[in-house]
Amino acid sequence: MKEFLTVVSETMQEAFEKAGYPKESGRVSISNRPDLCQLQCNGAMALAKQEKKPPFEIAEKIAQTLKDNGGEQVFSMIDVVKPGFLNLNVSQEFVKGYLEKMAADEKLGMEPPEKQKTIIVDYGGPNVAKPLHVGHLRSAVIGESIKRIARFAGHNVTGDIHMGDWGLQMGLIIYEVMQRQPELVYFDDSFEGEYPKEAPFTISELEEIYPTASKKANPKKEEGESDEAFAARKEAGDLYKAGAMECTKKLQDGQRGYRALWDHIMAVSVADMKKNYVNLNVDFDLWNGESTVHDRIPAMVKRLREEGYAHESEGALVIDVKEETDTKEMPPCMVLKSDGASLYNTTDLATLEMRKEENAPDQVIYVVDKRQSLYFEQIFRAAKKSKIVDDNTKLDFLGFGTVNGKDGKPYKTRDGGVMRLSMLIEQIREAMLNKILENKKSSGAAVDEEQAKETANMVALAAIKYGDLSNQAAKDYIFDVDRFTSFEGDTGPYILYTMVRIKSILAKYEQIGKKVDEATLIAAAGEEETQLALAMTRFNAVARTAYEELAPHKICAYVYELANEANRFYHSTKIIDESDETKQKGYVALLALAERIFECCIALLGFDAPERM
RNA sequence: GUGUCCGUAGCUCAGCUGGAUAGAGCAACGGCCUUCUAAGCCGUGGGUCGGGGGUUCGAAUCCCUUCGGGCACGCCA
Repeated sequence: MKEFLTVVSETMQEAFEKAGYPKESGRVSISNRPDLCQLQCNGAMALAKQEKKPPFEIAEKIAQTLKDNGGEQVFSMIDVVKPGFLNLNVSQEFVKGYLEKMAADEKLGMEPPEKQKTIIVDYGGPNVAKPLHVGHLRSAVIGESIKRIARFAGHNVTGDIHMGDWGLQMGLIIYEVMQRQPELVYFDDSFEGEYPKEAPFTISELEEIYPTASKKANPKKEEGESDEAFAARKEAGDLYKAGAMECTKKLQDGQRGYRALWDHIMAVSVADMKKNYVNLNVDFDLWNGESTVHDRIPAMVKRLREEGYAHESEGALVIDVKEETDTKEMPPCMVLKSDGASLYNTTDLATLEMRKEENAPDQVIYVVDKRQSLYFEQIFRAAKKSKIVDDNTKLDFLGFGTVNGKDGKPYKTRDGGVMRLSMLIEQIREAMLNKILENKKSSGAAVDEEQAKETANMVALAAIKYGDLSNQAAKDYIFDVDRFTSFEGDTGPYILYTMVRIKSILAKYEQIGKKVDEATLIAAAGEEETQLALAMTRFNAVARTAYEELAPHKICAYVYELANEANRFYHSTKIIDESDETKQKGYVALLALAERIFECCIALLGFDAPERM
């Protein structure tokens, strides 16, 4: 279904053409002076120079042509103002007609794509055995929303968490476990039986093992530590690291016991991750990682060498990605380290190769920290140059900014530690629950603890996700717990509150024995309904823009505006007490459709609304 | 040094394919609950859009320059 502004613009463009002007100039846009008009067209002013006529004259001619050609069926006001603005209002009948078509469409007017694309969203996922922290919030939340938006736009989308599960970190863990429990069968080379099903560690132990190992391998000089003492620790660290690297190598070479231990690490870690992601209402179609492509690396590297894409440089294997037009330094993309080991680049390239074979994606979107932008530019260029992906495969880097605390520095716990994702979620949930219980108490309603908790979790999720998504992804943003838990103004809870109010009105309407029927819209007469109705017509255009620009924050901005209009509307208009049946039906139909749009928007953002709050 | 992003109200942010009087939220102040949930609604105050040039009938928006800040720049991911 054509977008509202497109339909309106077509009417205007026809008038431009009939009046003898280029139709491209007849584009109609939302008015930025809502006190004067709903829509505007500035085409006449742009034409003034080439036509060598005063813009006002051009505008008047167009306005007349428009009126002569039945434009008044679409526009209830066609005004020519000062320099040459065409100020417009749309007729209520026309708006009503558009909304009726929206209501009849399952996808609320969202146009299907010309060609369905296969898209992969790569979340540049978390490292296993490390607790998820705030940094992982953005990738998950933004990626989930992008995935949903692209699916809604009609595309075939696969989300891949893409864990860091293969490098030195795994060797470090194995080595540390070996230090602690050398008696475990995993380290007995002569063992040929079946390995235990139970992991020799819990998730919380695992989360402690890795940082401990990492610290041992890379000691930092402590305050007051003598040079000699530090040197000794450093020496021990180098030895430790060598041990860990050997473990890494053995693991990658497929040593049975190490692989079994690795399986345990993965199982324990993934189970914990899943728990966190379920709490965030985020899921992945693929739980691939760096290990997934390990086996295809040799063949890929061989090809890159043989076909001359890669060459030795300073001992390492690299692909040159510098281009003539570059004004900046562009280091080559390293494929193998000088010791012959693979690295992140290697697995990323191999993953693209695998995806080409398995999914043949038209587009791959990487939702990762924006600091990796140069890195991904190298990867993209290397992949195209070496034909790992086709020229027409779109590779997108959707970099996001840092989550900061109130001080503008990366978000930390009060004592300066890393803020765990689970802690952060818990914080908001608790604040939320308190607020709900408070409200219930003051209204004297009965409190169902379980229900309250469930509602609290839903609202908390909306608060977190909306708080994140309403900022442009690429910007750093400040995660202010006080602000996020106060839930006033432009927040997720405000959106949910609006929806709950609407649901409540619709429920009341049915309680008095009437039926909600979306199709019985009436041409809106009142100011508030018109504003709401107009906002509703913009839905499909917003969804399209959000998809094209990979910009969930545009959905937020829209749904916030819609919530404002909805609040204004039901605040000024009594619906259940309305005695005029036709009017009442129309109001209810408008709200029912609005509710569907709300539901759709928050689904695109990745959260749900409760029935009550 | 090279590149890149950013600088808009006291604070947090929209607006940036050029349009009329630069918008929200928070904070401040003033109204509105016997009536569909006050997590709300209505209103007031608050800005030389970092500075300076330029292009244009018209610039927060485009170009140049300058100041200030973040980030990244071959064997980490």
